[in-house]
Amino acid sequence: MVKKPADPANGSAPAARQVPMRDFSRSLPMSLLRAREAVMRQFRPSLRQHGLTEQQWRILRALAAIDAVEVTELARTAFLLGPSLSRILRDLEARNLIERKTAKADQRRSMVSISKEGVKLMAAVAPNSEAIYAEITRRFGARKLAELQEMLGALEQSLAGLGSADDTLAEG
Amino acid sequence: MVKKPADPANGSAPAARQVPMRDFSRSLPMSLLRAREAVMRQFRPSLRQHGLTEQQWRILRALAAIDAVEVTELARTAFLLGPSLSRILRDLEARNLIERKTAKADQRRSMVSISKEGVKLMAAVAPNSEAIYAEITRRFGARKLAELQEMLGALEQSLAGLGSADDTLAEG
DNA sequence: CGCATTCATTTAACATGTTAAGCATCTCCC
DNA sequence: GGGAGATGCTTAACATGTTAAATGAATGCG
Repeated sequence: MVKKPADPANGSAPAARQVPMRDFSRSLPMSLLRAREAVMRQFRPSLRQHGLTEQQWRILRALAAIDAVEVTELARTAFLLGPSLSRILRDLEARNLIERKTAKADQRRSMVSISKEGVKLMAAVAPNSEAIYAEITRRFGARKLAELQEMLGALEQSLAGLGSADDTLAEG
Repeated sequence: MVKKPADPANGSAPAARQVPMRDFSRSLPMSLLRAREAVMRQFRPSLRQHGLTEQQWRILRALAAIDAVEVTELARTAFLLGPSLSRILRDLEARNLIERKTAKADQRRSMVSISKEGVKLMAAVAPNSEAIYAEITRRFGARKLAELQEMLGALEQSLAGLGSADDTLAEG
């Protein structure tokens, strides 16, 4: 893994190393990104076989646990931004995997629920998905997995309410 | 924050809970996603002030540590897929933040390096970025942070070479 | 040498992330 | 009860993720 010195034939190599920073590849965001990718890489092929993306699967899973939710709460649950969710719901509805009806009390609100077809699709995907998750758990260790999730939750807590309010130092 | 029970005025709520699965919000992918988002939320405003996205910043950081790299190796370092990197390099080059020249020995290869302007921009952003990272470290704890990164690395290792080769069980 | 194969990079096409606007609808308060 | 502002959702616009295909250049082999 040792980088060999640059080929001198290059002539005038542009300057570098002029801005000292932590080793890039070991930053927390990168670690989290790589770890998540390593995990998702396991699931994507199975989902793809059923014509589902990761986000569409998240939505179906969130819907499977309840009768109906408003779009905004679904966004929170599935951890998607409004615009993304809006597009995906449009597509899922076109595929008859979900149903929508405007709430009676408040015409602005739209109640989303999973359809029978959606349930069937979930039933087809879930076993595979659970098996993959089980294999991951087996490889990494159930105890370590629980520990990791605890630390991730603690990290979230540590940062809760840091940059959420209007950044008071970025306005001037 | 306690959710109130669904309004019974809804009438015939579509069936749910028909596909038993783990609690969705506690899955490993979701934990990783939320944790990473909590971290990146801290950095994005600062980067945005300098007209940089998270990925563009990753590329500049990767380039700052070396004289020049091939596109493919840069993709590995910055953890970006080829097509994404290709687009971003085009834009960064148009903004004169990077430079490119085709390698002499192999006309297919393109050597990418950071420009003087790129270095200047990095010098402007880096202090802020480091300060944010320091604050995150302070809040979460340096020791816990190191532990977390170790676990994330171990997770990656656990899954290395699982779904990377052509999935032998998805072909048939 | 000629040509099929491989390789590095880019382009294309579609899905999502992200921020800002738009559009209804609802709430509140005068 | 009417208009200002808040709220729920969608659309728009641009950047990236993701897979497949295209392009151009190097390589291997007959």
